[in-house]
Amino acid sequence: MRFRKLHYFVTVAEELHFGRAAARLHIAQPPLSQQIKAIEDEMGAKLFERSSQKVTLTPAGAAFLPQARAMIDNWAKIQESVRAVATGNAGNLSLGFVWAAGTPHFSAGIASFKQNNPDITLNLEEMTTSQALDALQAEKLDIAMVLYNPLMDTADLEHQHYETQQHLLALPDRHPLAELAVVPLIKLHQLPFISFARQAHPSLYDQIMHHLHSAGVEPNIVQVARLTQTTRTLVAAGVGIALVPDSTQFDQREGLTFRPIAGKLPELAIHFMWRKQSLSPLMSRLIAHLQEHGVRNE
Amino acid sequence: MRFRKLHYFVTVAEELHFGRAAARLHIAQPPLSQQIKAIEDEMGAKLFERSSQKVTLTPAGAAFLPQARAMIDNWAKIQESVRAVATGNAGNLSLGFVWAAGTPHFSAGIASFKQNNPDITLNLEEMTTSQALDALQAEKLDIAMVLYNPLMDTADLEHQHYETQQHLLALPDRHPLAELAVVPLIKLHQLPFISFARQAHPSLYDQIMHHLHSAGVEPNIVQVARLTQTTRTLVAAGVGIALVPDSTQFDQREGLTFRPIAGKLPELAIHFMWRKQSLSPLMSRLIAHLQEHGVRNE
DNA sequence: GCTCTAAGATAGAAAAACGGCATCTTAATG
DNA sequence: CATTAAGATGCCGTTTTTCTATCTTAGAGC
Repeated sequence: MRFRKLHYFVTVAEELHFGRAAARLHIAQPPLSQQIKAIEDEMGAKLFERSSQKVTLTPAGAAFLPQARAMIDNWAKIQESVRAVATGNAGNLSLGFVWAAGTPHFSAGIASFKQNNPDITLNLEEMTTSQALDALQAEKLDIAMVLYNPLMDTADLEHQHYETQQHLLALPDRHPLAELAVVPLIKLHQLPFISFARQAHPSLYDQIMHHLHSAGVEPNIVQVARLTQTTRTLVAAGVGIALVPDSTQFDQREGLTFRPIAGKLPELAIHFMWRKQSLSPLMSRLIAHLQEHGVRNE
Repeated sequence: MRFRKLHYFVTVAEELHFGRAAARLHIAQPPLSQQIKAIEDEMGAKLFERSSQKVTLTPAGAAFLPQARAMIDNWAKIQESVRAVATGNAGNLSLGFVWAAGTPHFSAGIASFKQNNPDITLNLEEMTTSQALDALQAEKLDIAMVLYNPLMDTADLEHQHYETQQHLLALPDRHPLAELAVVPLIKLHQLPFISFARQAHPSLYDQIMHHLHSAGVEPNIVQVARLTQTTRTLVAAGVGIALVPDSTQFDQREGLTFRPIAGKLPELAIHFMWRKQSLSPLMSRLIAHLQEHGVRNE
């Protein structure tokens, strides 16, 4: 059964006249008669009563008509929705991002993307770099926004730069170092540090440690915090100081002060990452949108 | 687009392997590849990613799959339901019947028909003979059960006998005639009568009057009642006496007595009637059922 | 690096489905 | 009884579908 045949049936049912129906369908009358007969054979039911006078629907035909119409409409809707997914105008997209990416301009970019693309469902999830890369491999995620460095294992993955952040020093308000406008790296020696777990962003962790050691700084890690929120709380409480991405300063908090650092520390390069071959139009659209509307106005 | 192609697509999506899918579909692999390509062209979207290693669904294909399945299922259901209507196993049937047909055995026949044919919706309506014939012509009714006589205008209609009833005399309990086991017709002369309106069953009315006149009885019609229920109430109240179909006696009522009549009165022939050419399997089935299960056990 | 293998794509021919034209059949009309 | 209207039928060419045979590509193994 072809959809075209359903259309033939519906048209004959509407006209109740084979000649006129054939004209509307731009075919000749004989093939139309034949196709209707073929439909009747396939359905196993006579759909029309014909006489040389008039054509009428049988009860079976009357029962079929609304269903045939629904079928045709439904098919049109299906085609439309599949095309929408193919062109990236509709669909689902899972995005995992590290905390540092969660800046106000990022949120604004996501919000305007949702507004411009109401038929796209975004699943956003904050996670660590390693969690995000695992989720990508497991196809739980379409795009990851992670802390990138060239040494990471990126077989089968592609990436694109989003933004680069610097490290800031997070201090309790009354910390002595807060009196300096810029804090030299060496001043951090032996001070109590609050750090993220190495396993969360291993290569970043190692890089930071490498830079600190190079500058002669031996941090005294007093607490490991899994969530950045925890880090902020602990710093504000005076438990220690911490190196944080500069996006952190956008979230104001009582008792917290941020200071730039003089000295060499790794940059925080936030990249989009995705599986090779998996870059759909929808993903390209989101990435392009964030590049355009989701970066800091400098 | 053919339904078969949808099946092709679904099978490839299930197997994610053209060769196995082709085997399941009992076709060779090349035509399957071609048909899938044709579907992709028609949808305007790539549905599969193919490599010599593995086949995967694109997002568009994944969006299409459940809809294609639903389409196929729906089509099967439609075919089934249309066939059911064609064979008379499902559908709607409007039946109009005169009051006299509404006997206990008729009700029992309808009830058992409904039980045996749960997918058939019966629309039952009590009406007069002339209303029923008009409704038949106007195609508001499929079958009418009316008081038939050979003189009525039955062009374009066919009919079949259902049952024949006799007239009974309906009397108030304490009426003098109630003392007779059988009432001779002549005793009705000049007595106060309650009658139905002539327009309701014109030919029956005329026949009754003809018979009464022939027997020398001149009825004194004191009231015309449109509903038989009204007739019963008026007779019970002592307003007059009435000639009623013998089915009436099945409805017991305080204060009402029925007596057979000795003398010639027209028989009440209840016939099925329907438009020529409109006798569907469903209608035949109902008529046959009522003939078998809906007649008086004598 | 070369061969083998698995799996999808392509080419060309045969079969089936579809559509067009001419003609037939039927029934109502005057 | 001829005419007309409308659906059915027969036959033929075109398009679509399917088949067989072959090609192409990318891993796997030596």
